[in-house]
Order: sequence, then structure tokens, then C-alpha cells
Amino acid sequence: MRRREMSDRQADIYEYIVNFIKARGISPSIRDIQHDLNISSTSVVSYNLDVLERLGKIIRNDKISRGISIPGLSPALLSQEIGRVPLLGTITAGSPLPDPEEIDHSRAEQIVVPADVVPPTRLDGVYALKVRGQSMIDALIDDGDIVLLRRQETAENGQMVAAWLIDENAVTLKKFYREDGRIRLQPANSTMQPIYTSPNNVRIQGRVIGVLRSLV
Amino acid sequence: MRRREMSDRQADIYEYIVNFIKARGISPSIRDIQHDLNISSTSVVSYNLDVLERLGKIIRNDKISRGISIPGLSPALLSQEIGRVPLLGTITAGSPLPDPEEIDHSRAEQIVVPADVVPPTRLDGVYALKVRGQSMIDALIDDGDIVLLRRQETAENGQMVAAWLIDENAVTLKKFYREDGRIRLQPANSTMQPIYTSPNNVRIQGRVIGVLRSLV
DNA sequence: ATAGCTGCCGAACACTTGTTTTGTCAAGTA
DNA sequence: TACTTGACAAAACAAGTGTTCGGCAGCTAT
Repeated sequence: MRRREMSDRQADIYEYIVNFIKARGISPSIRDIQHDLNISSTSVVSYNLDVLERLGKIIRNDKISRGISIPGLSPALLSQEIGRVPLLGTITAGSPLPDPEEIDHSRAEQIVVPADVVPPTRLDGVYALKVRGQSMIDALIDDGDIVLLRRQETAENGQMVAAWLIDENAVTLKKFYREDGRIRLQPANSTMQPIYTSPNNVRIQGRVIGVLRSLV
Repeated sequence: MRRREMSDRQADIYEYIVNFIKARGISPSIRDIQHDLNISSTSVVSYNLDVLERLGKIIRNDKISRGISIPGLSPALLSQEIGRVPLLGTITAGSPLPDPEEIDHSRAEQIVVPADVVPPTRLDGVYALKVRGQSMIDALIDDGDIVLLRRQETAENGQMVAAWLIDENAVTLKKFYREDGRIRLQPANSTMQPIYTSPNNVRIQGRVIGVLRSLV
């Protein structure tokens, strides 16, 4: 009685639904399916949709229009896989970061962040910056990379931070270490030399929590 | 005429739609909104939905049932913003990459890739590997990074490739240059020295097209 | 052969749903 | 004041849409 596999027609219908939802964001109606798949009657579609639901391939929301949804394709699940953060501007070695509070977040371009990089639940206060130039190369960050920062003004030892060196008027990404009376800014690349400076000369502008690099 | 902000009622409607879609995977009908928000008439809902559409907060699919979608929440838009590639394993300096053909892609863990890193249209033949160890650090790639590779056995000059050095039995990520009679493998980090070797000693295993790094 | 089942067909039915129309009312605005 | 506009209300309309029902053909177990 209970089949494991879909019939050809059921497979066609299933594939059609998935593509329809991916393309248009909403479920097809029974008559959409009937028409585009050249099925003779809506009742046949309905019949096979019932089978697909018994197989667990689809979920039918009873009696409501366009009520088919696909487990795994619902916005509910997708929204757990990614988040979005505003791209606030460009980071260069010579100038401080823009103040996140002074920027119209609603109009900033949005960057999609996979949950593998930053879980959506920890996306509060996070923003993105595009790196200009190769001055961050000792932090394993190249020209064109997008860095994800969480705004904070203090840091724990070992955290990678965006540090503004006031006297030098330069922003740099380094690992932060507080050592008796001075600050050590250690490049992520062990072949590079650290910077030593006084706490008064350092303003932490955020902590680096992710990097996205596209070489396409 | 054109407002920047939503009215209270519009904000309520917008929030209701978002929650409805997240919870049920399909859009509410106008009468769902009317009923649950205690609005006197469907025309009021329709009126405010038009306003929301002008504001760009929602998209109405004309004349079809439950045709509201939220930019950034609909599978249609999401599928333009992200793609998925299989995470095929780990890359270390000492062993060649696993053969993508020998792996059961359907069961491999999937990595979400933002369109900013690799456009979904160019995701064919792309796979992901997790980096173990710091041997790739001169390619600006650290332990724990996820590298995205497109399988190919040849490369253009200047492309970043995963190269297997047969005699050394080592895999490394370098920029590829073919120079009269020899191959130059140039680190991405200009402070590092290049490797020179013969073409017979190099097997290209794929081209690096993206990097994801999580420091959370 | 008989009954039962699956899968299908065509048509009709009834509910769902977006849209339109006609007003009302308050707040601006010339 | 007279006019315009935004926001809302009530009702009716016209499609859109899921469901049901009688019937048919092929297959299988009894």
C-alpha cells in the first residue's frame, strides 16, 4: 500500500513545484501544474499531490490556495542558513573606519553571510567592510576581501581587531595583546613582525569575526 | 507623496507577513491579514499593501492568491543570493585532494556560498574544502578556512590553483605561472618566495575561487 | 468472474481570494 | 471656503482555486 518511490508523473510534479517555488517564491496552483505538465484534469493533480504528501515529499496546507510547500525549501529554514549585514564602506590603511552609528543602515548595501561564517543569532552589531589595498596582507586579508566586524571598543588578548593607531593615523587588522604597560599588535602571519605601542595610541574599532574572499 | 517610513498599521502588517511566511512557508492572504489584525475591510489591507510595495518592503505578485513575498525572505530571491556546494573534505599540505568524482555528493555536507563570493550561475563543478594547518598561510589562507575550488586540470597564468607537487608529495595553493620550460608557483603574499619546478612535477587539482573564514 | 485497488478522466461545485466601486471623514492647502 | 489627499469602510464582483463525484480501464488476489 505505501510506496517508497514516486511514479514518473509524481516525480515530474515534484520537480515542477520545486522549480516553480525557486523561480517565483510562491507555490504553484493545481491548475498551474495541470496546465504546464499537460495533465488532463485537476483531480489527477490533486490525487498525486496526496500521494506526494503521504511520501513526505511535500506539505499541503489544507484547502488554501497555493498551499504547497517543500520541506527544506521553506523560507523558515533558509533564514536559518544565512543572515545579512550592512556593507558600510571601505577600509584602507590610512583612515579610521566610518562610525556605524552615522550610517543609514537601511540604505546600505546588504551582504549575505552564511551561517557557517557567522551564525544568524550572533549577527547583532555586525557590519561589513571592503578592503582596499594590500596593507592588511599580514592579517591574511587581501585587496578586495570583505571583512565582517562586530563593533566593540575593548578586546580580549588574542582577538583579531581593527585598531586605529592615532599617531600614525592608520587602521590595521592585527591580533590584540595587552602586555604590561603596552599593546602588542601581532600580525596573523607569523613571518611578520609585531607592532608595539602605548594603550593611549590605540582605538579599537571592532573585532574581526569573518572574512569573505572572491577570486572569481 | 512618497513616504520614507511605514505607518504603525503598515509596520504591523509587514511584521505579520514576515512571521506568517517564516512560520508556514507561504504568504498570508489579504483576508488572513484582515482577520488576524482586526482590520475592518480587505480594501484597507490592499491599500496598505500597495503602500508597502511602493516602499519596497514587499513584492506583490499581481492578481494571484497569496502572492506576497518579502525581499530577502522568499526562496526566489534567496536562490539568487546564495548557492550550495558540497564540502568534500580537508586539505592538508601533505596529501593530494580527494577526487571529487569518488565522493557521494548527495550525502556530503553542504556549504552555503553567498552570491558575493561565487555567483550561483557559476557554481557548477565547485566544491569546498576545509583547510587543516597553516601551510597555506602564504596564500592568505589560515587553519580552519573553507576554500572554494572549481575542478580543472589546467590553469591560466596568474590564477590561484591547488597544485600537487608530485616529488615533494605536497599540495599547496599558489598563483600559477607558466614560464619558458618551467612552472612558477607564486605565493599570494609578496613577502614569500616563489617555487620553481618542472611541468611534469605539477598536477593542478582545481582553481581557488573563494575563501570563507570564520573567527567567531 | 468477482471484488477491490490504483490511476486516471471530465465536469461541476463551492469556497477562497484579489480587485473594484462608491462613500465617508479628517487634515492639510491654496 | 473650496479643493485635494490620505486613510479607511462596506459591499459586490470576478477570477482563482481546491475538492468532490460518477465513471472507466487495467491489474491482482480470491
